[in-house]
Amino acid sequence: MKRVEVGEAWTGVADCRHCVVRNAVLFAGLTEEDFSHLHRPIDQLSYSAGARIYDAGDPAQTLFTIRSGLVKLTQYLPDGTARIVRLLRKTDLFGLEAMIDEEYPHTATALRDTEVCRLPVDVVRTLSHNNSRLFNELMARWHKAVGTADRWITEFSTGSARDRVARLLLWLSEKEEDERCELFSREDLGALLGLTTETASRTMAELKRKGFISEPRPNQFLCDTPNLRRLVGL
Amino acid sequence: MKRVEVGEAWTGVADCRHCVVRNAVLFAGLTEEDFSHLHRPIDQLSYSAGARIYDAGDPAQTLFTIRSGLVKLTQYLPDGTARIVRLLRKTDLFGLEAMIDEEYPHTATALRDTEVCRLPVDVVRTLSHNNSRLFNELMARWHKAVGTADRWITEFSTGSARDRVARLLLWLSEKEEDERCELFSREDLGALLGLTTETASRTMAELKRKGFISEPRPNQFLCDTPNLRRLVGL
DNA sequence: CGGCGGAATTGACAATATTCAATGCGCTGT
DNA sequence: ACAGCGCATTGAATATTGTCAATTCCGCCG
Repeated sequence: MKRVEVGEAWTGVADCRHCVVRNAVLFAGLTEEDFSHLHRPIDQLSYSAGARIYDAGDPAQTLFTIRSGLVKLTQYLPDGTARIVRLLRKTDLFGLEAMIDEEYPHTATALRDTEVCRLPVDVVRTLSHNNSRLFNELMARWHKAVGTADRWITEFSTGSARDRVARLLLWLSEKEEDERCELFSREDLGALLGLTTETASRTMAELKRKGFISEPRPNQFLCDTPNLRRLVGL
Repeated sequence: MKRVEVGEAWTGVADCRHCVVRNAVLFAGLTEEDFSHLHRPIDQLSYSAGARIYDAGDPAQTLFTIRSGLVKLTQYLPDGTARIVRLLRKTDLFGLEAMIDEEYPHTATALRDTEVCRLPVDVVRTLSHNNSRLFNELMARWHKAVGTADRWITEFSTGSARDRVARLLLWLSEKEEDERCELFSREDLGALLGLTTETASRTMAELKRKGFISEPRPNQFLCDTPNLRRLVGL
């Protein structure tokens, strides 16, 4: 059996009050009193790398907050082409569409081992009606989603393969303290940038050859950010 | 003087209660009473084709509802490349970012003569706190913005030039009753699809030659939607 | 009516990306 | 240790797109 154990596991009931990422997540603004109105518990789940969290078209009943890990949202074209439209990490919220739609528009997949909190949509809806901080927080999350999607269009879907890869590397290292960034498969890299796997691979190889990036350990890259920046025109 | 008069003009105070597009716009759910709390009047403005409505970086103090016309939102890369990230028309809301940010992230430009209502952000904010229908409507608008941006990524930024143009034509005719669709400059077409002006032009010519579209009058196209659909794989 | 200016189109060539096939590399299970 | 598998890499040929420079088309103005 060469198949890695891939899947979903319930890992407990979240204790939001003492959550380690509490002040960075959706429920940051909630008071003791708000929590007391939560009859339904918030579940914590964990997904192993590669596991699907939900599929496009699944009934949308929960929002997810990421406690740790990395998640991709993929959208499919009628002809079967897949495009990764978002990448989410610690403290990010996804599945917001559940607030409005009956179905998820994307497929959500864990790219690494990932822990999430599952927030039932009716809980969020109810709370947001009485709590203006949560309301504002929600709005801010929508805003962030739009802003990220727009960057995806301008930065990751425009210009040459080299430009796109460079911008992605900069974006990834922007979110890390050092200039390290951990990458994923070349296939995902391609699906994210609208390129073929081969072009993604070749472009990475080229950047490595030219010294823009180095790979101290497999799939972990060190970026020469100043030069990368210059490469994409500041 | 060969320069066409291009610009902005104040055309009156909106009478939201009797607005012709009332039931389709942001304020659809407001009651008589809500309106009575509007001390500040809602202005109506009109922009001639080509006029800029706001620039990226401008202080964001109002949201806009389109009464008629067509507006593009453009985002710029540091190297100067421009990419059109959204196309908005009657009843669409834009400038939503004003709810959160200090500055507009895009440049908004009228592609045709366009009439808008200008909604001061503090009015919307205040109203939305007491009015849950407006609150829901706002959320729905964010949702729509995200959904559209995602389509932009998967449909207009993925695949060959021919596929992208075909998908755009289908998208445009989807919103018209018949299969007619009015197009804009080839330069804008390129900026929208992430292609050069020349490729945009050539691709249009090719589709015309092959009978997927015809051009009864300049820049007005009739689409053979069934065949276009087949072209992009349903 | 003729000329001017901006946009669209077209051509020729160069640059880039895709395709398909082959090979290499590392991990896992036996 | 080694076979087998999945993924990354590379090569070679092809297709697509970008670039740059004409040229044409069309509306507008004198």
